[in-house]
Amino acid sequence: MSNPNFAKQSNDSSFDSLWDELVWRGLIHVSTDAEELKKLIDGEPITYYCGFDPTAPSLHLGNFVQLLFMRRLQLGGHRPLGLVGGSTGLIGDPRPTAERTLNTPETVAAWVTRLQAQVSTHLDTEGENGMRLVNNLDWTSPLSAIEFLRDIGKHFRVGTMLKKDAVSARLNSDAGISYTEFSYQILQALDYRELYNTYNCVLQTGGSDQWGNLIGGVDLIRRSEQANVHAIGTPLITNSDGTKFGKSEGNAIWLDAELCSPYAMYQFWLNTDDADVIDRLKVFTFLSRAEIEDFAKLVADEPFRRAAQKRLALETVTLVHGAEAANAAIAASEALFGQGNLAEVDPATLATALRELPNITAETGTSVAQLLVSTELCSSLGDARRSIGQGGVSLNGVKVTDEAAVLTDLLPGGVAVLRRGKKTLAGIFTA
RNA sequence: GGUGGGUUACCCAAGCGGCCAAAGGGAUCUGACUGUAACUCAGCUGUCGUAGACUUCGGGGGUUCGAAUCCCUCACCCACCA
Repeated sequence: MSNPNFAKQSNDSSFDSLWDELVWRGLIHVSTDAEELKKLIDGEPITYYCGFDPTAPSLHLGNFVQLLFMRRLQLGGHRPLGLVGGSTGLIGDPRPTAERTLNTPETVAAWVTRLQAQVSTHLDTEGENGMRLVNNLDWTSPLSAIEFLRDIGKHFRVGTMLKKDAVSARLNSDAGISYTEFSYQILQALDYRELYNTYNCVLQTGGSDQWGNLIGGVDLIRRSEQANVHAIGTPLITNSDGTKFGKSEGNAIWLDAELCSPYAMYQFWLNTDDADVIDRLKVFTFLSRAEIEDFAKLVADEPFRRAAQKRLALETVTLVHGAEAANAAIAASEALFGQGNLAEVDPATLATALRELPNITAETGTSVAQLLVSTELCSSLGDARRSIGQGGVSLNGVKVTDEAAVLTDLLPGGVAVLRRGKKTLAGIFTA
């Protein structure tokens, strides 16, 4: 079941060098020796890897950057190893703010399976340089504590480990750090060495926040194997207005359709800031340099058309959920945000659109406040009343002004569209 | 092991017996503007609710008419000393 998107993906042939294209796309934030890397990436096929830890049931857009980066290297002829961290997920990569809560082994194992499926979707598993899945649990679980401390631990200096940003940030905070999380960097370094020895893997990629961990592996291999291997850290994607990328209403944009609907993801991309949209096209699509430069002109000349945002949304949703889901998201968006009266939208189209939204079944006579809570547009009745009082709620396109209003009028097809704010919507079906 | 400091709402952070549902800042959310932008400005942000009531300040217990504020105890964090 090969991903139909693969056929349309390619690197931009207007670049003489894949490395140059990666630089142009802004994907190289930090790396080991750039001269050597350029030769390596533009040369004979190499094996490289990137790891994903099972800290949630799905990957999110931050991980997607890595998947696409891996895919570009694969299109360049290189061989990817997709590591899902069955063991590192049990330990937890130290976050700068606070200690992680440990998940049960059963939970982690279940998430490993799900992430493996996602990784397999975005990288071609067939052919000469097909992606191979690996799991660090395979080589770390047989290790005894004594072996770990004698054979691995001796290669690590505590002074060096303490200097890693993730660790020092925690030591300087009130949260402190457990020995468990402190040890994380050793495990990741060990992964790289294992993959180097088994598959001759000579490049690890990851987010720049992982740089300390990436370089830990490079150092270990240099010391214990006397070999020179590489690492690339991609930039953390940031919004120009300073807010965190990849969050919608505080929730992460997940790749799993159950956790984040194709419609929600489409809307997320459609709302990309003008100042960011060109950078996003470079990172998240396979559009060529020429095409992206055309969009840059469109953004400058007629930003109100949002041509770049629309294309970005189409491309990315197609990559993640497929062409059919992307078209449904577009149709739903046009039905719900179109200029016309909602009552004039074709009932079948409207019903389909509402199924893309969070939706519930309710009876007429239910209070609008209760509907807001049931659809999770509001967190409580108080919140719902507040929203209505602020003039932020509309039902079927008509602003609700009475906090005690109830559902009465329905649109053709026996449905209703509930809206909070400008762009948070929910569908209501009647039985 | 000892001593001292700390644990407050989404985050940071005031409060130190009643005037505390709890200052201030950030963030989110809503409104105006607009392009389903950005910027800016304004407002909201425990729950239920007509009033008003109810639950909350790490967990548990106690003192008191009354506790986020005092006491005991448990857990966790930080610092210094051993």
